[in-house]
This record gives sequence, C-alpha cells and structure tokens, in this order.
Amino acid sequence: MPNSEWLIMEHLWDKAPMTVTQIAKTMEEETGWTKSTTKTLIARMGAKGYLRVEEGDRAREYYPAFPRSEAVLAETQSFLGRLYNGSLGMMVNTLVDQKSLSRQEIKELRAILDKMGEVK
Amino acid sequence: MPNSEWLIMEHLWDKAPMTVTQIAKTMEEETGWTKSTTKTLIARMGAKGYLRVEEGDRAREYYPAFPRSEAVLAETQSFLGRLYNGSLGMMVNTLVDQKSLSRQEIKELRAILDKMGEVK
DNA sequence: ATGCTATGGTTACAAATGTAACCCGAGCGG
DNA sequence: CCGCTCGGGTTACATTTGTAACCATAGCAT
Repeated sequence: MPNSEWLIMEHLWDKAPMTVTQIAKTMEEETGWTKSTTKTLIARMGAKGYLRVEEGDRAREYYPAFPRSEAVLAETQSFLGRLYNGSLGMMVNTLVDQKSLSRQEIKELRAILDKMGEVK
Repeated sequence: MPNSEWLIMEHLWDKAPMTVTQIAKTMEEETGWTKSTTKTLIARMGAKGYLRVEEGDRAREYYPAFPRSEAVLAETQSFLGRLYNGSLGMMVNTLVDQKSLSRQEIKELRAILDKMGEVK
C-alpha cells in the first residue's frame, strides 16, 4: 500500500467512521494536502477495495475494509521476505550486529519473549 | 529503493564485480527481464549513485556503491518507522499476537538475544 | 433568495517505476 | 572479410503514486 494511502488508513483505523471533510481536515493539518488530494486518494482506495462506505445523512461515512492488524501483517511479511528472506531472526540479528538496537530495546524484546513463554 | 533495483543490488552484493551482460543474464533467468530492461535499471541506479563503475578491458565492471548492511539498515528503519512507530518491540509483539511466529522462530530469537547478553 | 461551504465527481499532470525496443560501434569466430 | 554478439547509448511507453484544479449540486446561514 502506498505511503499516502497508509496515512489515511491509519486515521480510519483509529477513528472510523469519518467523512471526507473530516479526513481532509486531518490530512491537511498532518501533511499539508489539499482537500482535492485527499479526495483523490480516497477514490483510489475505494477502487482498490480498501474502504467500506455507508451512506450517512449528511455525508458518506468511510470505514476501513479490513483491520489494521491484517494490513500490518501483510506489509510486514512482504518486507521480511524482500530483505530478510522472510526471517525475523535474521532481521533482529542484523539490527543487533549493526548495534542499532538500544539496550532498552533489547530488554523490551526479551520481556516480550518471556511473556510469550509463560503462555506457551 | 524500488524492488527491481533491489534485486540487482542483491546480485552485486553477492558477486561484484559484474558486467552488464552478466547481470542481464542473471536477471533474465531470475525474472525474465530482457537485456534492455536490465540496462535501463543499471543506468538509473548509476544516476542515483548506487553503483561504482570500473573500466574493465572488455566491459565495465559494476560494484555496489555501499554495503548491503547499510542499505538494509536504512530500509529497515524506514519500514519500522512507517508501520511500527520505529519500534522493533512493537513489531515483534504484533507478530506474536498474530501467532505468525513459529515456535522455532521464537526459539531462534531467544537464542539471538542470549548470545547478545553474553557479549554485553 | 442567495451566497458560502461541504460533497461528490471528473480531469490533469509530473515523477517514479516497470518493462522494453532501437541504434551504433567494436571485436570474435569463422 | 562478415556476420553475430556484446557493450553502451537513447528513446519509448504503460502503470502507479503524489499532488491538485475544476465543476456541479444541495443545504445552511443570514
């Protein structure tokens, strides 16, 4: 999903339903896009099936057509596939080697895995 | 970096120096691209400064202008920023919640972190 | 009633990306 | 010598993405 569309999805996931005007206003503040730009993107996203629409009284209400978790998973898997041969381990390894993980982050990871372990 | 260019970089990182013909042959097998396509991409990549060129006897020899590790790190950080607010922890958490990590992979991660801990 | 604003629709246009043809010169294989 | 392949350059064209203007309608506010 292109970045511009992702930005809109984020807001929908957060506070759907939203009308065009609401989205446009938000996007204008966040990115400086004009209403036109936002409307174009919404149209494209609709065509791609990213959105569910409901005819509201005053204006249409837009909802994401799928949950964020699903989109995030797909993007993540495609990313891991492309750069790390699909392996999260390889990714973490790389980051560790590059020392681009803070001690803090490493602790965090360990905690996540430990929590995992408990549930088993 | 666009995907098509990334594919070429992967080969250069693996076995540079390579000539156009070598790259083209490899790409043709791997993706079905014609020589033209590969040459176009090489030209673009050259313009973007992705490549270092040496005038060989017979043909130019191409090298990546930066190491894979560097490119991977940049792409990874941009990806993490976009989807996970920059947090690897959040990413792993998500994958765990989605149960899209095998027991095997979790073990692997733990091992990586443990190895880390040793070195400190 | 009348203009302003929100809605929705259509069209535009540049840059990036994917994919490729065409052209020319040089050297290799016969 | 002569065609074929290789290397290198230039041009082309569709699709996707980023960004936006233009147009028409319907209701709200004065």
